[in-house]
Amino acid sequence: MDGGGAPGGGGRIVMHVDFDHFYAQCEEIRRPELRARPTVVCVFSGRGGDSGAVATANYAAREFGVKSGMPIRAARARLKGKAPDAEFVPVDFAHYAGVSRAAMDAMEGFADVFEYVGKDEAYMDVTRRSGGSWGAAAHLAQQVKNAVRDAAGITCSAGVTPNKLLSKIASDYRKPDGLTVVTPEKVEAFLEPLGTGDIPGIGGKTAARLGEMGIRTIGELRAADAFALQQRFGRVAGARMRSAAMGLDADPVAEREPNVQYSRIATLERDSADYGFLAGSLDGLCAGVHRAVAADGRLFKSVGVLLVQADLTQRTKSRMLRRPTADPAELRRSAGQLLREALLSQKIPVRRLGVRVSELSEVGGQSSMDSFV
DNA sequence: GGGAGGCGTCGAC
DNA sequence: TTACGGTCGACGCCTCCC
Repeated sequence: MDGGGAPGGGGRIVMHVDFDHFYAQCEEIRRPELRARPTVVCVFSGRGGDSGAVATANYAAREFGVKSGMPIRAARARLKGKAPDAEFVPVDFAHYAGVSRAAMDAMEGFADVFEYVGKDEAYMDVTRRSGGSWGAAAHLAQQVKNAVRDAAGITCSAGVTPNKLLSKIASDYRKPDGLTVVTPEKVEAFLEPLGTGDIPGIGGKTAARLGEMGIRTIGELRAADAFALQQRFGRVAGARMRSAAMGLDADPVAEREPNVQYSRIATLERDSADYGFLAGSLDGLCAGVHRAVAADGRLFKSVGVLLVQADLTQRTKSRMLRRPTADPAELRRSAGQLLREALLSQKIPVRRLGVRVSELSEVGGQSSMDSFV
């Protein structure tokens, strides 16, 4: 082991870079006049009107309480009467992917090891580049921020700390356009006053459950009874929560394995529990999943369907196939069968339908998709 | 009783 | 007041098998 579990134990220096309200910034680049106006980037569901959810919002909109994940109608209600110049723009994932690529390309050269996490974030091990010096690492972080701005025109926030967990918390600490360095001896003081929700992996629901136990800050979490945490959250999650509160994380920065699953989900034109109606959407979803898997030259062995019910609760049904495959007909057949089975016990109409494949493997000896098409 | 693998659910971004 | 996307990863529980 590298001993990186202890803050500073292995002498690692890890940087996390996070693009500020990424989708909204991309829209601001295309239309600079949006910068000064509350701008809400929306995923419209296709049911017409304002049905859908907010993907992200710029800082002008956030000041009015608009947040990722909230219904578009709720966002409109927050802005109504207060921000007549607010803009609601539909997401354009293809465009954001291009901006992301430019920014990531600019960053990669600054790292010993580069770990792509998603369109708007990455980890970089910079231990060697910085010669183990925190001052040099801070300077490097500033260079990375400049490079991203020059290449893609966007601002980002960076955290420089002894491990991935702390870097992620640190990059979120000061936003937008922030740079937070936490040296090993400052870790405890840095974490102490933060809320438990500042720990990656602890979202609203888990933070609320911790709150019921009287635990609100990371300092309180560190002091909490380990047994009680494991009772409440399970053995693994409980233990991990507590070690996170101590700032421990041995997970190395490593190039990412390709995705472990592919899925497509869509909102139906209307709620329904009728197989004939749902099957109409299923083919398109299967085709979408298959395109993505085939483009990466991979095989899948598990197929699943996801049903989001009218009350927004979810049901899933999945199954292992006999052998890995890339056959679109087999995907359609399996998904159709799973959907039929699920509907046998369906009590609530379905609002959204999804298809997912996992248990992926590489196609032996070839990475091209030519053999599938 | 314990490990491995499969299924279903939760929840983060 | 309510309202409600798309995608991915992780973990708990169950079952099967030894």
